[in-house]
Amino acid sequence: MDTKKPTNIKDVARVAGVSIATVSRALSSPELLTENTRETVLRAIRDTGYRANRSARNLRKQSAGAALILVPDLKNPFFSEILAGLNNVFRREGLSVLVTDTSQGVKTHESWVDYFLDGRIDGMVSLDGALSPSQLEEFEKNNVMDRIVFACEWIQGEDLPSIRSDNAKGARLAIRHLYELGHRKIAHITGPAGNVLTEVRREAMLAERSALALPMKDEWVIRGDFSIESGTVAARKLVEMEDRPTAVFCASDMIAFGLIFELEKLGLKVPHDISVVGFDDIEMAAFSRPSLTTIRQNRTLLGARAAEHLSERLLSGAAPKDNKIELIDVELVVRESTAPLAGTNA
Amino acid sequence: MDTKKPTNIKDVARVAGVSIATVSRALSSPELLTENTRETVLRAIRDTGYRANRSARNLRKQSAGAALILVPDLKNPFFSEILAGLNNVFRREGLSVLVTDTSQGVKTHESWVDYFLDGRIDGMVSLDGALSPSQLEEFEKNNVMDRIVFACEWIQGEDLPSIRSDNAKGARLAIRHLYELGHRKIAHITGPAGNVLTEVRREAMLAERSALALPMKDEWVIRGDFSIESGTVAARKLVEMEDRPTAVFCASDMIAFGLIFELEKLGLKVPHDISVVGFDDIEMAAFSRPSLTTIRQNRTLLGARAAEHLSERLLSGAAPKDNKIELIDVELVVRESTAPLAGTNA
DNA sequence: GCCTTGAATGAAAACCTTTACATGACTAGT
DNA sequence: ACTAGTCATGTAAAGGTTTTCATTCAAGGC
Repeated sequence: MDTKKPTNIKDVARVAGVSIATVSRALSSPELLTENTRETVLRAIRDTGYRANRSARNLRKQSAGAALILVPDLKNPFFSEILAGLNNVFRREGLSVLVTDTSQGVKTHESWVDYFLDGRIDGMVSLDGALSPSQLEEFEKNNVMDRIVFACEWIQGEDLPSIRSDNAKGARLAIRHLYELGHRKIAHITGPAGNVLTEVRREAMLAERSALALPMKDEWVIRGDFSIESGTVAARKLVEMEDRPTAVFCASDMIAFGLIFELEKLGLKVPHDISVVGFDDIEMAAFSRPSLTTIRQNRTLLGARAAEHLSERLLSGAAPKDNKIELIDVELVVRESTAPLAGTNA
Repeated sequence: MDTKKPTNIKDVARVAGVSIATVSRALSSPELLTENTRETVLRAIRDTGYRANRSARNLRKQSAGAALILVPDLKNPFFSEILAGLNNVFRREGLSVLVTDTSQGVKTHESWVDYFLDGRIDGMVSLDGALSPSQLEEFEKNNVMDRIVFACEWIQGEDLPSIRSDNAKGARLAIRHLYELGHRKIAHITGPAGNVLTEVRREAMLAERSALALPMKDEWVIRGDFSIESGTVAARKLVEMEDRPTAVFCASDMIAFGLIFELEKLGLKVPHDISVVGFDDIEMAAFSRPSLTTIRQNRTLLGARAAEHLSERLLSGAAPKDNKIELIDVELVVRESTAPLAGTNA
């Protein structure tokens, strides 16, 4: 109770009247012991309040019992639900969860590979698809690539395991929904340049527009960055167009909120004058005015699957060559921000 | 590069032509070494790509170089900004950050004290003020109380270090703001029962109302739970009151969003018919329609201060007996959801 | 020129496990 | 009755640091 040293395996062995090896076995492979000794040891463990020291175990077993989650920006609530999914599974698997934020890593020249090299982690889940090439090179050079899984975002061109939403389907669903409401002139507000999600959603949107033989105009694809602010900026661009779209597909719900906010400020009503579709289905989407039609991503599941994938890899040693990429289904959620094209506006 | 064993301190010693003790010193207390040997060793470290093994270090030093953050509900984006603040500071201090979610802990009978006992962490920051008494008892019994800091929430009655927003001031500011706009009949939607924040904000609100000699009615204090849904429920209760308040102070922004959403559905305009003040100032508050007058909590700072407090404790061994409680200032942010009391509505 | 002092370095213990190997006892097959 | 084999347990090495203590060496005081 006091400032005494914590009990270690030797203490337990003494109390139980066995060797330390037997104590260790009682915990790690109880089937090797006689029921009798096992009981004795377990009772001794309970009585002494023994907790096996992780550092010693990790040192001996050359493992860490932990995984690192790389989050592009911890402040951004979008990631918290994925984090929850990851955490649940890792906890179930008995792995500790380390978290860090990559947003300042580039500045501070931090190297995530250190977490592997100094034995703090066994594996890593990156929610960041924009790791610098030098970081990647370090991973490669130190042979840890097979203990990394990407979730949500991923790295274009690299053949790395990745769990992601079916972004292309989401974009198609959005465009098709607007099409079925009668819209033909459909704009798109993208995410930040260089982001994989930005590219995939934009490409799929373009493909679907042309599949439906919809009119295209370059100015109808507006560069954004997933943020509310970029939605407001896009709104101002939209209203100034002489050939104004009647509907907008936004690459994130946040963009959609900013867009609607600013459009209404500028005198345009959503969905009466213009329909808006978001992407993500964050909680607020159901409670904004108007509530937001959007593409739902199952972020908890996404996190959970990524964690399961990594756990599997870590336990089975080798990497399963198949199913490197797993798509999580998305769905269209129709709410108030989209409406049939008004005859007057055609 | 291949599947070779990683270089350890012995390898470096051999390359540098010194003892392993010297290598260790080159990293931990370089001032003890001759400039000459120090250079030699550091070069050898660079050449071999040596990274000191954390498990071994932790085992020897009987520390973990890590802190655990206990989050009540990882899904809730409210906490992500605090997490960001915590992470920044801990990273600067060279501590790894573990995260876990307490929402299922009670069910699974997990015991957070294990993280201390098996040497995974040196300290802990709890964002959860509702730890079960049995958990607390375990902390107490195992003498780890002096390595725990509470952030945001805390435990009423226990004398534990805690960094928190000035919730009372926030409530006072909200009430006074409404008062100055001419409102007299002010309702309050609380957080969940048993939550410390709920109690403090409610008490301060009651005190301020009576200090201003405002009329009070029991039904004007509506039980909520910080969620959007509870705001919508409260809205329905509000509209049915025969003596209806002209303003509402909500214990969270989420409640306020739900409230406004449902009020407008029921035909009441905010702020024309009823003024609404939130609490938190989450990002959406500035971009909702109407934008939300609210109490801003500096969550990043709150997290940062909590991390600094804990780091200090861990380094200096002893706990500073003073400044156990640190209040983070809050401020009123006036936006569109509050307006002077209309004469017609008085 | 000897003794003291101090600084730089090395040797070895300690931190606590896990596990390969050794040992001993008991069973069963011949 | 002896051997082979199995099973439960013990012994000891290994894992990679940090740090105490001992040693060596040089310089400075007398």
